[in-house]
Amino acid sequence: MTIYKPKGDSASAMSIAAVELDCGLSKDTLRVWERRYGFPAPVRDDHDERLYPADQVGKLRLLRRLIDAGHRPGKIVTRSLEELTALARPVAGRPAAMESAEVRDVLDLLRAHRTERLREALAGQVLQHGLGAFAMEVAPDLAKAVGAAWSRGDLEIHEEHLFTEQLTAVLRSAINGVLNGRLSSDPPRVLLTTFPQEPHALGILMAEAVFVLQGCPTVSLGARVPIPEIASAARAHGAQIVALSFSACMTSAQAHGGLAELRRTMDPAVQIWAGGSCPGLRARDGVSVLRTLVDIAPGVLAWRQGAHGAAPA
Amino acid sequence: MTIYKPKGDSASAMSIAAVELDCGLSKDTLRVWERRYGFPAPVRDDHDERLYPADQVGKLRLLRRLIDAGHRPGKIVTRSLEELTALARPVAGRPAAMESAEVRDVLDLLRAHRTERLREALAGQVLQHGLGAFAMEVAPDLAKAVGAAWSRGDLEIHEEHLFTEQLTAVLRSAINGVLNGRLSSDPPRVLLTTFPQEPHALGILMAEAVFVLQGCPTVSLGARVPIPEIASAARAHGAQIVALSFSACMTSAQAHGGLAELRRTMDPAVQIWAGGSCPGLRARDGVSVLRTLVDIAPGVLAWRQGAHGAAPA
DNA sequence: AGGCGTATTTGTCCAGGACAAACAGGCTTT
DNA sequence: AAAGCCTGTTTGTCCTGGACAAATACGCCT
Repeated sequence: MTIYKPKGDSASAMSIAAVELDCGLSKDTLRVWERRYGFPAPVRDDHDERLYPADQVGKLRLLRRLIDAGHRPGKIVTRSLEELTALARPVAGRPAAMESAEVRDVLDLLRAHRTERLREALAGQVLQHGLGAFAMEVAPDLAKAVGAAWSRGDLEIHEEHLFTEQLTAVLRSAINGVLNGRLSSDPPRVLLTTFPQEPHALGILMAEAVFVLQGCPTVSLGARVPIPEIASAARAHGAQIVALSFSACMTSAQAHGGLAELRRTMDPAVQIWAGGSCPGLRARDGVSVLRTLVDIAPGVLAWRQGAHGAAPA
Repeated sequence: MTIYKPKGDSASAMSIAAVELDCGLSKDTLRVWERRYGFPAPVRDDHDERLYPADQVGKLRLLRRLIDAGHRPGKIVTRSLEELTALARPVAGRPAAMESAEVRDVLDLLRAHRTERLREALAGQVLQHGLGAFAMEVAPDLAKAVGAAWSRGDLEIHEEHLFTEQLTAVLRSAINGVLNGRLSSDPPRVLLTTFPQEPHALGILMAEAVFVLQGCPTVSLGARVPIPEIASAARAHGAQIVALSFSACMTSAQAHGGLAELRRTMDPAVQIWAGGSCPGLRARDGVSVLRTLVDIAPGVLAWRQGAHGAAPA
């Protein structure tokens, strides 16, 4: 777990481990691309270890974005930087057309780095729509628009981080407000978390807002929790529902493998609800898939009406 | 980035990629341990790929903990599970003795999974001590105690996650309260974040509380931000200080390499303040190291008195 | 005790071969 | 036209076994 040669001093060239972390391409992938396509073509240090110049790392970052957006590596790895940036752009037109004024406002504030105004705008939207509608409809739209803008190069990574932070702060504030004001809560008790491969915590935060509004006691473990720990936590808290969020950065194999293992190791009476934008997320026996956050409320209602074994949707 | 064989169905055995994520030991390390020490000894599937049984994964998790605590792999890898658990225990006595009553209360609530009471206890401590003292003294003590309890096996991983979540919620609430109530803010503008290898966001959240109380405008990007993005964000937001947090899970090589690169690529007028419990974190030219959060206030004062180039501490 | 040189430990890197899952494209069927 | 099936290609991950540098431990001298 130690990186021996960060070589930050040696003018802007990175070790293979540093590139793996920076671009999210595994060492194996970096080596096999070099072997197959001739790119990247890192220089070597005294001890024949790869050193990636900054411009190649930049191109690798762009390639990663394009591949996440659906391009195939073999078709684009060898192309020039100009062709690639051109490739990243044209998608811009379509989704922008159907963006609401609210979404456009938020994107503009993000690009202008008006942090305080962004906070106020988000907080204002919560007040205007109510926490429920905000969490179920506005926030997911915003997240999707920000993700799309990022993947077409319209938004910097740090701007996306800033958005996540601000939305998290606003949502948490609102949830706390509801919690502090309420007198009691009724089952089902809900445990919220994500699998170790899933770093995004926004999904479970939005879901938590909806569950809290339904009067459910919630326990959030945050993101990246090992599966045995999820099972153990569900037992410890006496949860009746375990809610999991899956974003596009998880593969369907990871999701289904994890869900199967969790189902196997947990009391069958505990329901598993899965949601999110992970492609190929399908319901299996003992696992319910909720297409959107709007499906949570009827699900809770069904649970309370005694159909504890039955899955929603 | 795809995991092909989670094999969650095949009774609780994990692929090498899953074990890497779960235990934090790289594939290379797992293979070299097997070659050198004969442990782990995974079975093989049809295609000769390693499959780690659940009990071996459990032992690997324990080994990782012991190594983080200072043991050497070669001395402990081949020992039995009983010897290892015995090895993990004896550290328990000392730190427990100097725990304050408040810390003990929080640990007890955590172990009892009294989520709501934990929230209330933390929120109560904020009111009692004030946000400043809570963020600078109480919260770091709590975090340290929880980390120690976890590393001696006294606390489950999911209990540590729960603690982090609750403390995050309480701190964020309090920060929001201060922000909503204040009329203006004065430079320096502070950008808070962590390097890509550092997943813990509690450090920057505690620091944000202190900076906000000093009247500084703050921008938090959350954890795990690539270094070029940090530089770019600092420029975009016109930050005068970039504050970074380093926990024990970063190596000093990672920290210093990253700090050197950040310093190289950023306007020299922007100060870099680094803090946290990462061993071997040292001040270099252009980088200040703050031993504790208490050092922030005098640092801000010094900055405002015009010593913009001078480093605190 | 404390500083220093040597020996051992340990994690990461390398090459190049192999294979299964994911994908694209052409075909047939409803 | 949409949905299903087959086939060839693309692509990421895993394998083995060798090598070496950084980190650590140990013995020696002051």
